[in-house]
Amino acid sequence: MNDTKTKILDAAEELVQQVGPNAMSYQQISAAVGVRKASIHHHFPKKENLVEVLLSRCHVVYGDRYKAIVDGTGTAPDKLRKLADVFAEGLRNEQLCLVGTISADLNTLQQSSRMILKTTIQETVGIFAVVFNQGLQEGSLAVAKCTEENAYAFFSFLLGAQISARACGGVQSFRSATEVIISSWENSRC
Amino acid sequence: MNDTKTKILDAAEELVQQVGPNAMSYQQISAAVGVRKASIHHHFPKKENLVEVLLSRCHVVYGDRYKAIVDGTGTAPDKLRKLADVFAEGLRNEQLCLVGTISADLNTLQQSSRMILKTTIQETVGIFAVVFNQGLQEGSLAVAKCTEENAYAFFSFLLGAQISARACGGVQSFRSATEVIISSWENSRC
DNA sequence: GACAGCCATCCTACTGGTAGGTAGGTTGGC
DNA sequence: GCCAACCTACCTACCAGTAGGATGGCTGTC
Repeated sequence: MNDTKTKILDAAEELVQQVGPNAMSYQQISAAVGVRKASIHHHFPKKENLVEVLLSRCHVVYGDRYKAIVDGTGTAPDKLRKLADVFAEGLRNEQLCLVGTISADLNTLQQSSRMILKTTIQETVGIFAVVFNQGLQEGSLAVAKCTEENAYAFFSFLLGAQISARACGGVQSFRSATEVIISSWENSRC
Repeated sequence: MNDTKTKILDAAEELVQQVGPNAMSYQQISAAVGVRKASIHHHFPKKENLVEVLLSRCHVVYGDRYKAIVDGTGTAPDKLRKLADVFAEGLRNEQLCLVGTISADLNTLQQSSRMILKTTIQETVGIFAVVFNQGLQEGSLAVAKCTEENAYAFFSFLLGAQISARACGGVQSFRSATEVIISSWENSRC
């Protein structure tokens, strides 16, 4: 992968996380990277291309991060907290998860981008579900048997908590809300 | 309140719920309402004015709806389900809660708009918290004593679930995720 | 090794379209 | 007579995207 191409993607990713895909412009990327706007069009002819590549990259990078947590050591509740930490991290720079910002602008997206987004969410939920399976097996989580639904609910919560925390309450509120959700699943309290 | 002014607000609200405040334009409102763009500027000189009035109206209207549910009859879990129904309703037309879409575009907002948004979230969470208090008193909810944190977590979840459901899964996924969260708080399962 | 051709990269300069916003005029009810 | 409501016509700024030229490294050929 070309160096400039990567720089463009990095700058675009940061912008999208800050202001969303619609408010992000090639002009801003141009200023951030230090190449002309036309050069960005050379690498990503249409903005939709850029957003799609961004989504795909995010799909791989964060998929691996989540998998590393899921396949690592620790109890299921520990792993849920580690997954939440990934979202708390971005929040420190007032940035949202790529999937979150792009989903918020869903109705302005191309059909192809929506499909990639959908797949990304489905696979992320699939990875998260492994933790709930572990929680059921080791008895650390008191959740319903359909672990996919729990994983989907947890992922949805993380998206929303990031958005509301940025608008009101910050990282502290995000953490306490996360603790509320995870502890309600923990078996110890029963 | 003037008739045209209300029509403008209604059209703007629908557009914001569909595509967010940034992608919503005076041109689109003009087409929807049937008045010229300049006339919209007559009622709302700057776009930020419009967004702020929209937020304030949403604050009042939905505040009343939430209060009606909270002050009504039923157990705490019932009321949480009714609150979730309000969010499920908008989702049927691929529309998000105003607070959700506007929060997603937070970094492109004026400081004054952010303050209104923050207040709206805080007061909404305050209303939601009453349900958790009820749940503690009647013993129907097994939650930590800080009901504000639970209410904040629940509100955050609803925002996120609406966004992810629109992108992936639809109303059905929204409902099952909501059930996962509420039932994890219900005391009956312990 | 020298040279010719090629293509990716990046540039300047531009287009058409749309955004938010303004100036100033007309109308009609109080 | 006045003012709110609404209009036409316009402005500047910015957007995504394009045309076409310069550069420079890589490759095949002699």
